[in-house]
Amino acid sequence: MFIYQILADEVEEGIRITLYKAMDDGSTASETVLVPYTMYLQKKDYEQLGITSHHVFPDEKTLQNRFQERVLRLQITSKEVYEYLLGLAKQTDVPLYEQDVSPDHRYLIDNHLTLADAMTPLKRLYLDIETLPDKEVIMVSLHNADLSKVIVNTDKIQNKDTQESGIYEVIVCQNEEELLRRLKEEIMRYGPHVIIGWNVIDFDFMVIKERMDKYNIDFSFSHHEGYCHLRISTDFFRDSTMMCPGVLIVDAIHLLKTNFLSYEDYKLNTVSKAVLKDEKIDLEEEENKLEAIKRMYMENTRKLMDYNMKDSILVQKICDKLQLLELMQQRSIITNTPFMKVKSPIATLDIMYLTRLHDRGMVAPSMVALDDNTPIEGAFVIEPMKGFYSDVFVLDFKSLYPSIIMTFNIDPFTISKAGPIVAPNQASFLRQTGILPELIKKLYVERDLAKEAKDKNKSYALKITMNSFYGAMASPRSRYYSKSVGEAITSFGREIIKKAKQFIETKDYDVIYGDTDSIFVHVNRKFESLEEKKNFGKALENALNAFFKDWVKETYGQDNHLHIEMEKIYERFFIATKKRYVGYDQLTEKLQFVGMEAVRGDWTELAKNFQTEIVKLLFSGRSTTELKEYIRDHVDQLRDGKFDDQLIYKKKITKPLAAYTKTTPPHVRAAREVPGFSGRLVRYVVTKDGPKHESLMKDYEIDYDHYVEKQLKGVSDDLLEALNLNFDEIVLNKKQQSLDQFWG
DNA sequence: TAGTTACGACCAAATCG
DNA sequence: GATTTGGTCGTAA
Repeated sequence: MFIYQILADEVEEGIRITLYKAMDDGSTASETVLVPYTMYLQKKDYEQLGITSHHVFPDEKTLQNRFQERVLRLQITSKEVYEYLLGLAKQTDVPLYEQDVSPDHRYLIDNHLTLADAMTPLKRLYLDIETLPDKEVIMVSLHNADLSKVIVNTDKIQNKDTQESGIYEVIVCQNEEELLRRLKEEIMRYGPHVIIGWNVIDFDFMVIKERMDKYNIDFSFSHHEGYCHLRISTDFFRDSTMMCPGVLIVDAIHLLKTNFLSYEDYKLNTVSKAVLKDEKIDLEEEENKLEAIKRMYMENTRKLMDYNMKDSILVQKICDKLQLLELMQQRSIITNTPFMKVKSPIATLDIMYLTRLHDRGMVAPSMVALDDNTPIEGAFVIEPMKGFYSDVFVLDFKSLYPSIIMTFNIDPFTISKAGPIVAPNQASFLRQTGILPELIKKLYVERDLAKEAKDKNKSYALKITMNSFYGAMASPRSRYYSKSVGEAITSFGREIIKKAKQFIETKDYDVIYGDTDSIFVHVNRKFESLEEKKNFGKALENALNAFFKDWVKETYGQDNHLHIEMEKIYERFFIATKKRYVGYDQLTEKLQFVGMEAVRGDWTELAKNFQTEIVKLLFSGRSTTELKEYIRDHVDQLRDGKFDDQLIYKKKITKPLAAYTKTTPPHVRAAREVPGFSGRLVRYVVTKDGPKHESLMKDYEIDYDHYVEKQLKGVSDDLLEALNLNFDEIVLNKKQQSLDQFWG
């Protein structure tokens, strides 16, 4: 059993809570209970207010705030009385506790409700629609392990080649209204727990709602009581959401992003190629996709149906391959947070923390808006010793911040004026294990078990969860935000990385770089084999771990949870600046670019390819002559128009076009010249008339000088400089040579 | 109905001399 | 005209 949705509905007598459960036999069960409104306040305040109402029931349970003052829970069976008391508390400045906790979370916490007793599979349905340019719905595919159906509206087509394909069932409708009714019927008959699609809320359901409204069809997809709400975000920053009783509506794109899976872009085609490597995909990039669909619909309906079904199948395959639903479910179970809220670290931390706080007989304060907006000082980045190296060992602290929290018992309730554990920022903490350290320890144990059981998904879910705690605590929107607690964590982080650097330096090796939780150690010594390097790295790792264990024990009297591991052996390595380096890692046998242009989406393919090639040449020990030739040749080819398909800049606009008032960056300029520009990504080229959007570039001449100077030179300068070479000289030299030839 | 800070690169706008 | 400042984006961790 897995509770995948909790809805709360405020009524006069209390709050109606409905739990939607996915059962082991694939069915759905829902359960509705009426619970009273709740309010937490100090006993003395309750007595002073002299509340007398037959709708108010003080709880017997003994609770206290962090100052050991007695706190009561009131259960209130009338909305009117509840609202009156809220007003009264505000008027009289009586502090309420946890007042901002939403009713569904309140119910979870107060009733010790566990969301799951197993990883019960969610019944899913993949959906994709096709429309005409005027948004008329012409086709819908529904797909999952049990069924495959295409519903088609044959209203406008002569060619009615829609017979069964064997792969999917075809449902023929005479018009759009019939199609929409049939769609609803099919969804409700199947009764999925979750409907998934690509951009499914902002596109598919938005169109479906629009069209259903037109025909007065009730926009609802479940047998459960209540309405479906579709909130399309007009706000540039926020995502749209859709809420439906008993059915989760999930956008696969959000699933990817929420689980930190990132791709070049989020077109279905791009992600399919990246995830399903061997999958053949033939979705042509059309100038005008909507017109192309219309043509295909008119001329070859079957082909469009195949295409329509394929999209649903691709989304299914991506979700299956990456186990996205299972990952979310794991995260939901681990954090005991309703599925759709798992993506919010603040929400998950709050639920986990409050549950344990109440177990300890305590309550937390309500959220307050803070006036202090100065940011928490973050991590330390070691100034790099720029240049080329051989044999660089990278050692990383594993889950540094969670391990700091455990080691130094950092917690919003263990911080204390004169605690024995003093952080570098002077915040001090008690030794009695705090809730957060305890929670992380428990998750660590679970993660070890998951690893042992080879449950990668669960292990990853636990990692995401643990790593989210610091972010959640360091946000002023979190109940647990405290600048000194946050800075206790980061100041320990800075201290630890500096200590690690010092330790390595006492062994006479160079720490050439480091960022937050890593150190890059250069060892100027000859190694006979990779084996020898591994042993060496391992020895460094052991020495560091032993050092930190002692340091923690001696300086803080605590058990150590810090742990460093050798992560990489770069046979060849180049560091350009902080956060920008490239190395050939012998452990993965891969060339890894970090932060450099080659891995940035806002550089042209031209520049990225060029940088990659230059690094390969340099790392493979080619001669300077060969390198210079390559560069000159590349410049020539560029000017000859050989790379005209690699000149597109891609940059996102992050706010409405009209909001760029202080400056006009090139991508904004290019986008403004496109009538009715929509979307966020601007694709443009630099022409002799300045930046021009891809769609308008035909009429302009490419500015090759710009590309030589800004892209080719731009991405190779750091590398060449380290070799005492100079891009301009190399390229000019060429001119010199050709002049020599001319005169020769 | 909102996880954090650190950092570098580009380019337009502002400022300096 | 040269140099500095600051807006903007994408990235590392």
